[in-house]
Amino acid sequence: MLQDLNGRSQPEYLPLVREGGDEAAQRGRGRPRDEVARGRILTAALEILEEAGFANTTADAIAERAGASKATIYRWWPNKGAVLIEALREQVAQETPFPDTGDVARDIREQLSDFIALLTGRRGRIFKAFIAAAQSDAEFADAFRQVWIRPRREQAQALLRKHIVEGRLPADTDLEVVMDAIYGPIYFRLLAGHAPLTAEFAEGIATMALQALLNSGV
Amino acid sequence: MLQDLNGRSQPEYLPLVREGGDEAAQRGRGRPRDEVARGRILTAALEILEEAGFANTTADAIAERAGASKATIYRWWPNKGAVLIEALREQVAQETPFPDTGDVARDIREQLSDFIALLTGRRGRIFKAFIAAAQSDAEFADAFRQVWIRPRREQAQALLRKHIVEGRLPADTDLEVVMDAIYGPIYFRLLAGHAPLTAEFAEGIATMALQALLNSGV
DNA sequence: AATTTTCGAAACTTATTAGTACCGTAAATG
DNA sequence: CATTTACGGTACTAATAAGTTTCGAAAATT
Repeated sequence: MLQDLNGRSQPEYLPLVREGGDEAAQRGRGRPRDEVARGRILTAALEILEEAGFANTTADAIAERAGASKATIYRWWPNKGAVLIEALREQVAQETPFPDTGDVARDIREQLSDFIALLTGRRGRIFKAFIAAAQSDAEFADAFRQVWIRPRREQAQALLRKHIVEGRLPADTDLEVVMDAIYGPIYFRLLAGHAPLTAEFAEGIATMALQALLNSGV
Repeated sequence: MLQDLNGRSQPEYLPLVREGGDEAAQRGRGRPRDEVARGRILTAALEILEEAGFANTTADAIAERAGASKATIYRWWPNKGAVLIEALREQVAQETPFPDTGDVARDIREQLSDFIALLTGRRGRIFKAFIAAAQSDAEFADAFRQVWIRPRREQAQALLRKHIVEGRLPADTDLEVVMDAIYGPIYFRLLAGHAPLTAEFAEGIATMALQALLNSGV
């Protein structure tokens, strides 16, 4: 089984949310942090990652594009990786949730075609870069799973679980396997690049999964 | 399969094998290349890649473990990547081909459980490292596809095509999609690491694929 | 024996980049 | 206005690693 569920999602270096309305007292006396610059840094990091890949996403390049100082970056993040992880988190937070159509086939088809649309857009390179980096950096691997993979899977599983409860899918459906069966092939083409990520491909994978799901118990 | 039964996949800059028994004329005058050292270098490269990942597979580390000189490496390979690609090629050439059981279900189940056994062994890290490197290096991406992905897929497809011809699978089966449907989920778990690569997982994916394949046209 | 080519070892050059330190200035508080 | 903290810019340090060169010795040919 999985060794997830151990919580621990927040990196320690992020300021924890503090209660109370007295922001001034929290900020202390001096010049406050430039939140606009923070946004520019995160945006620049992700843009460079998209355009030039992980190896070329240097601290200098981020600073230059953001119109910020490298010192500002290291003032707020402990290292370069932390910038990219936080940038990914903000990017993921803007993703729209899955539609709930009430129909198993439509749910799965829409999930996969939406996902392919996401990956073939500019942001596909972000996921490629993160998965690549995760292979040699455990911190990236954890972050990618916690920030992207796990929430996405839980959301998708929740939808399918509803179909199980309401009797449209067999009770013994193994949702973990189903998740990998429908998303794994798409990630595989993204990463190996041996064949294109087309709508037809998404449709083929969805059809196979649906045939397996709907014909199994009966 | 690879085209390495005769010329043993020599890089172009090496003198091609010429016919005739006159080996002396081929070699020229000086000390001949140390083929044993060549083997040690390739083995060392792959071992370090397995143990320490791509980032730590440095030219110095390879030379040290091989008991060779870095100058010898660069005497025969244009760069570090070429060493790793040739090492992968030799490794792949030693893989045993798929068994042909004559039964669709057994064929697919054995392919997947063999593949998981391969990936969970020492060599799983090799594939992880290559796919990761491929994301930022087009040369690696091409090499990985040509040396590993493509031959493997063609071999697996050939087996399934036989089942189509002999009527055990529908004639309109899209083998490209099927390949990704059964191998994609395994690569996905290997690379994302969100769940373990177990025999049960292979069995679940195989079962789903078989239900889709065998229940489709009918 | 003379010549040619390779070998291992090690020093070396060159390039890149993460992260730090310092500057004068800007924006906040008290 | 004095103090505090953050800012952009830039120079700097330190570490790493790819690839080259040099050297004396080894293994081959002629």
